[in-house]
Amino acid sequence: MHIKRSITLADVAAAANVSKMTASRALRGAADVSPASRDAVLRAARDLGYVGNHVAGAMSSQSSDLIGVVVPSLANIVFAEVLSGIADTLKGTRKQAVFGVTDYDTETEYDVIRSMLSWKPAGLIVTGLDQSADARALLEAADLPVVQIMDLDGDPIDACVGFSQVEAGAAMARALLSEGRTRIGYLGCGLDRDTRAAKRLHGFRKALSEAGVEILAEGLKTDASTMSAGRSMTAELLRERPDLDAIYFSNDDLAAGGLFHCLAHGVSVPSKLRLAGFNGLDFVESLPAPLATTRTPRREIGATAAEIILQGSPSKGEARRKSFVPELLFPV
Amino acid sequence: MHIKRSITLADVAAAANVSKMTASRALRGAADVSPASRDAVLRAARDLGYVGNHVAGAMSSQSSDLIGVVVPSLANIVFAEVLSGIADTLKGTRKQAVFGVTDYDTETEYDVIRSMLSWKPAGLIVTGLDQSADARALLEAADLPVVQIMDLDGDPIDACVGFSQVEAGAAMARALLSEGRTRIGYLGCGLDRDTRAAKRLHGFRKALSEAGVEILAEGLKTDASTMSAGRSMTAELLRERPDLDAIYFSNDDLAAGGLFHCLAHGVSVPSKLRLAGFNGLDFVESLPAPLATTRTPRREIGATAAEIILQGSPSKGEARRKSFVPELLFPV
DNA sequence: ACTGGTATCGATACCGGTATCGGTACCAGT
DNA sequence: ACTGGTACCGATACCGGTATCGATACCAGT
Repeated sequence: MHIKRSITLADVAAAANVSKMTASRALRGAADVSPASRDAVLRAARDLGYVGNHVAGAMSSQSSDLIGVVVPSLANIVFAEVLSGIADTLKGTRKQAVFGVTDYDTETEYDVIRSMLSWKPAGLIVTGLDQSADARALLEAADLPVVQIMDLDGDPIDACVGFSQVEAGAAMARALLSEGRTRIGYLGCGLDRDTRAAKRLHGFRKALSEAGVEILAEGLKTDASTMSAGRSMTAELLRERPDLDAIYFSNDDLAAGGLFHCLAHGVSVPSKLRLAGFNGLDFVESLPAPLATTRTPRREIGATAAEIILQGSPSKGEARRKSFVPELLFPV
Repeated sequence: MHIKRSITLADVAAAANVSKMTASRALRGAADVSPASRDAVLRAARDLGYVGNHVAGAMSSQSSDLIGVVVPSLANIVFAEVLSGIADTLKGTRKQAVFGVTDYDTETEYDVIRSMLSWKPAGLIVTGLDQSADARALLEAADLPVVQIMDLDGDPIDACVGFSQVEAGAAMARALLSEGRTRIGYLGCGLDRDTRAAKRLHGFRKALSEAGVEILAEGLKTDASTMSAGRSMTAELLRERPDLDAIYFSNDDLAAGGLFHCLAHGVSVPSKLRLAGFNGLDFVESLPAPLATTRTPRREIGATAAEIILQGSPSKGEARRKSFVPELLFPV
């Protein structure tokens, strides 16, 4: 028994009685092919079950149609939606997304970026502006479009699509203040690694202190941000400071957990205690009591980043910065 | 100004005073390299900032270390967690995941699979057992490990990791019956495209009818499965049949929406009305009232599928079928 | 007939790695 | 000295496409 050799372009060309070159052009829909040849090639390809070989194509043309996407986590719906937005934009184009997960770890991020670069992708989408110096150098040296997403507070490498995390935190602080809340707590998870959550807290704290208000109590954990974590952290915080009239959480999952604690213990939300999360996940509006939050345009950010990559060659130097303003949701 | 040419293996080899071949071996950690040469190569690579070129490598070795993953959606956390499990297993290996989203559309699925195959991946992970005949033919012809995940009810192409959706539905039916529920409703979204949800309903209905019970009322939508959809569908169903004592939803998101409706309208859960979802998402246990559900081992399935791919060459013929039994969560 | 232009096509030379296989150097055993 | 084995290394031939550029055919205009 002989080894099954897969069908190559040469086979298709032979079957269609044209050269490899003409077959290649026909299959890519390029110009300079007569209708007759094109039909012959397409028919031959179909008959033979030719699937093509992107590897060889990328090799030869010195450019692949892969787009690398680097996200910190997929345990949370937020980045899944970013990917989803990217996939939407890429659908119908020849481009294909490759993803890597960093687990919020800078070294892993470096490795992932390096590995992606060695696929010579058409572009790279990475989360945040705070890569390690090494990773940054890698991206700057690589001659391809790089889009950093989800953040604006910093110095982008190339293009940048996101919103100001600092300002988002500040906006929530101002909303709480203007509602008359002054005994404010904070609960967050993983701020040591999630620099964007840390930036929100920074903005939040700053805006409070401009009004002469301080955070009365806070709880920080390094665990994953889950509803159950939020529930237990809230229980603990309220035991310590039952007089709080608002809690800001590092995201909606924690906040929803907090809400469930309150529902189960008769703490009325929002009249006695205002809970505020972050992200504006879909489920928030279905919760039995209102949660304040900031709706982040995740899908749009993903889609926009992908569009920038599709535009192709980095018109380097020209600032390419798409700034979104997240919507504050503050239901009464 | 000259075009910036990127550093190639030849450059590294020259700098280290060895042949390309030795440099290649050293960088891949292969055998047959003296420590002296290895060091020289590694140093040269570091000094020059060599990043490697997977495209050329894959081309030459006729096999890439990409793993294609085809999922129906990323709008839901379920498949994001599958990806997350895959990424976990792949971490530390050379393999890299590429994903494609089908939007539950069979034709899109075909295109995505085709596009993935042309990257000559080391393996493919696809969701479900119900691909189109064309897609199936493509996968059978391709000589690589294929793992179908999330389902067991059908005829796998190669390997298969999942659980029986039919049985999962039946198990929930039996649990409801043994609790004495007989006035049962069903609410689902997208069953026309999501064949696994349809299989659950099938098993559910079958187990009920074996006990002489029929579904009294049902609501089907083609929308996305969201909490808000679940909330409104539940409202509608209960308006029509206020006497129901249980509702089975096609997933947890819908069920949670249903729960929120009940909380807001004073329907006591679970004493008057039992709500049952599917997936066992993390947030379920934090909800203010108990939701029955079936915990699916999503992360484990992803991880196991990736392991099968890592094992490499398909020992074709030998049935490779990993069967999980999802855990029924039926809190009182 | 000659020139110039357009449409179509193919030969060739790569792209940047790796598989393969044969070579060299060196050592131990007889 | 000779043989056999091991460790290390490199020349060569690809892998399967595409960029490039020149060739050919054919037609219109002069």
